[in-house]
Amino acid sequence: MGRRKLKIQRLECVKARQAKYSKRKIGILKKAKELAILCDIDLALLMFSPTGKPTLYIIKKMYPIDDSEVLSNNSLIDREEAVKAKQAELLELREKLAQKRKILRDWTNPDKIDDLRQIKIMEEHLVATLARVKSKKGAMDLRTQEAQLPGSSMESLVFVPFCLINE
Amino acid sequence: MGRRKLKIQRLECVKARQAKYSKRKIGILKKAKELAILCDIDLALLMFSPTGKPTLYIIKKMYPIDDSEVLSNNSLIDREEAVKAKQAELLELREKLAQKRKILRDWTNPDKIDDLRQIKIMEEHLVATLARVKSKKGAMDLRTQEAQLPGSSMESLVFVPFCLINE
DNA sequence: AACTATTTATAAGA
DNA sequence: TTCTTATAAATAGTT
Repeated sequence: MGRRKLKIQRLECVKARQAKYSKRKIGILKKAKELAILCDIDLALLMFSPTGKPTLYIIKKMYPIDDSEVLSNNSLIDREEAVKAKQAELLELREKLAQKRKILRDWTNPDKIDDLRQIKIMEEHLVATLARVKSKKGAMDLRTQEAQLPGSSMESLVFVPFCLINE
Repeated sequence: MGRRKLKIQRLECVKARQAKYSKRKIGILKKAKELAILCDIDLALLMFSPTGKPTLYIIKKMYPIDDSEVLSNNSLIDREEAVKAKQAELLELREKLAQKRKILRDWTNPDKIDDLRQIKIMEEHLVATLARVKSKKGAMDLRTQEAQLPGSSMESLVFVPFCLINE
C-alpha cells in the first residue's frame, strides 16, 4: 500500500524501524477498533515499540451480571436459603480475594524480580503453563503461529498470563 | 476498502457479524505479523469471535540470555565465589518457582472457578490491579482508549494479567 | 470460497 | 513529526 511494494522482512536501519512502527501502529489500532466495534467482540492488543515502549489496547464488551440474575437460575432453593448461601459464599470469596490480591501483588511488583535469570525462568514457566492449559483442548504453536483456543460457553473464563521481556 | 464505504458501528445481524469477523480477522492477523516482522518487536493479539471462540496470536523476539553473560557483568566477585553464589541462588529460585507454579495452577484451572459472581469479582480485581500498576507511571482508560505504559529499560518486566469473560 | 469495484492504508519523498 | 500523493492492499457487496 504505497509507492512501491515493501518486502516483509526486518528493517535493518533502526530509524527506519521506529518510523515504520509509528505509522503502522496507528493503522493496526484502527483496524482493531473497527473489528471490535463491527463484530461486537472483546479484543486486546499489546505491542512493544522498537525502543521498548509498551502499548496496551483493550476493547471490551460490557457484561451485565447482577445477583438477581444469578439467583434466578437456581430454582431448587428458596429465597431464604439462597440468602444464607450467598452470605456464606461471600465470606469464602472474601478469603479467596485476599489470596488473589497477594498473588497479584507478587506477580506485578517489578521490585521483587531480582535478576535476569529469574525473569527468564518465570517467563519460561508462564509459556509452558499457557501451553499446558491450551493443550488440554487444542494444539498450537506458541511462538509464531495463530493459536486457537476452544470455543467457550456462557460461563467460561479465559485467563492469559501474559509475560514479555523487553529490551 | 470495498464496493461501498462501511459505517463503523455494531452490525445488528448476527450472521453479518460472524461473516465480517471471518474476513477481518485474517486481515488484522496479517497486519500484526507484518508490523512485528518489519519492526522486530514483541506483539500479542487476543480476540474473541462473536460466538466466543478465542484466538491468541503471539509474536515474540528471542532473547539470548545465558549464564556466562549474567556472570560477566559482575566483575567484583571472583570465579569461585560466583559459582557458590549461583548455587545458593538456584536453591532460592527452585523455591520461588514452586510458588509460582502453585499460583499459576490456581489461576489457570477453570475447574476452581465456581460461579459467575466469583468470575466477576476476579475480573474486577484484575482490572483494578492492572490500573493500579499502571497508574504508578502513567494514566490510561482501561475500557476503550489506547493505553501507554512507560518506556522500559533493559531489565524491565511487563506482566499483564489478562482476563476476559466471554459470553 | 471467489470475484472485483472501491475504499483504505501506506511507501516514498518533501 | 506531519503532509502529500502514487500505489499496493484490504475488503464490501455480491455470486
